[in-house]
Amino acid sequence: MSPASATTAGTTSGPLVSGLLPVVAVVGPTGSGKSELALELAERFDGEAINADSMQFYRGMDIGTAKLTLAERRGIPHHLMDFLSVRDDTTVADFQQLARKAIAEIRSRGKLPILVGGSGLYNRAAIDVLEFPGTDAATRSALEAELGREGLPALLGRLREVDPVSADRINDGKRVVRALEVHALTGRPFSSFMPEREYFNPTLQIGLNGDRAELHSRLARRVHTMVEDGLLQEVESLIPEGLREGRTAVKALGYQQFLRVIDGEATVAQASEDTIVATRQFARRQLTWFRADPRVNWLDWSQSGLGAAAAHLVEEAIGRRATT
RNA sequence: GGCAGAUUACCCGAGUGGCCAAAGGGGGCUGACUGUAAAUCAGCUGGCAACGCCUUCACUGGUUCGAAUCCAGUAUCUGCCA
Repeated sequence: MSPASATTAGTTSGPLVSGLLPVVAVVGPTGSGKSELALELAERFDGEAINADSMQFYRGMDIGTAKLTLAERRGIPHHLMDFLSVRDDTTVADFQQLARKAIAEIRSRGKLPILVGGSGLYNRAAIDVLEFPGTDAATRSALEAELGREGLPALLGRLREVDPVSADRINDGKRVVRALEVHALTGRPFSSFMPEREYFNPTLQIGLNGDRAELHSRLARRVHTMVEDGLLQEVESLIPEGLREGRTAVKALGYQQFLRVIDGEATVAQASEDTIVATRQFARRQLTWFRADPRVNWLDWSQSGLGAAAAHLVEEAIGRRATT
């Protein structure tokens, strides 16, 4: 995507425009009730949901991603779900365009766009002014090979020469590779693509959180239910679809672990336990991501009148737009 | 009943006289995050008024300048013999 088109896309969630409905984003850790709350808001405000969960993109990954069934969606349109095969991959940059297009379309119908999903970066890509410099498979694989050969310190040293700002921030092999890739491709330091302001848009973000111990028991219960509902069979059925060949879908929680059961490397009980642990760790990372964003309005999932509290926030946001 | 062995922090597990609040891993917590993001990476993890102090290596007592490490007894567990 060129900088110019990024700017254009950015206007969909850019400065306040009178009469334009806000974008609502429901965020929070997995298992906190985002899907249900989004549904409630969609019904109350005549909205449509846009999936911002990177694993619900995949067709056939239903049980393990806790995807709402068609019936459970209660007639509310859900965009950006089930549009990829498990064999395929997508990227934040692609998602950004798709999500902004969906937002624009929903608005053009006079409906309220509601982003729902726990993928932090994907949410930001849809909502904020993020510009993703291009990528090149050959450049990247060459850099990855170098990383394997020479090690992280060596690549970091090279990055420091062309982009000291990034070199100071990064301590992660994958990120060093990306930063060097961007420099190789654009001739500009990766850090120069970072936004001047960290958080750009005043989009309404509603965060769901609650007691940690309760979250843990919810997640355990949820995984057990998934297993009872046939997670193993679902994983098995996706193998002919190319689950093992894909790069992203195979890494999904539950799928990763239950593939080991199919390979005879783990029992169902072990895989369940491993999935629960990994899900807990994922939920913590999600919380870390969303807590860092000062714009998130946090609500406790167990509070009475949760729907009403969220609705109140939405009303305020709509009111703000109307008077601008 | 007899013999042999085990008992270490939330869990597993190293340590067998001082360099031990005790390796390593798991778990947990915190944080980072711009094209794999349910991915990837980093820090912390006995307590505290914290460059020092206090309490820990099943329990009790002992040896020693000094013990998680040696000795004795007790408890629990494991294996072999009855």
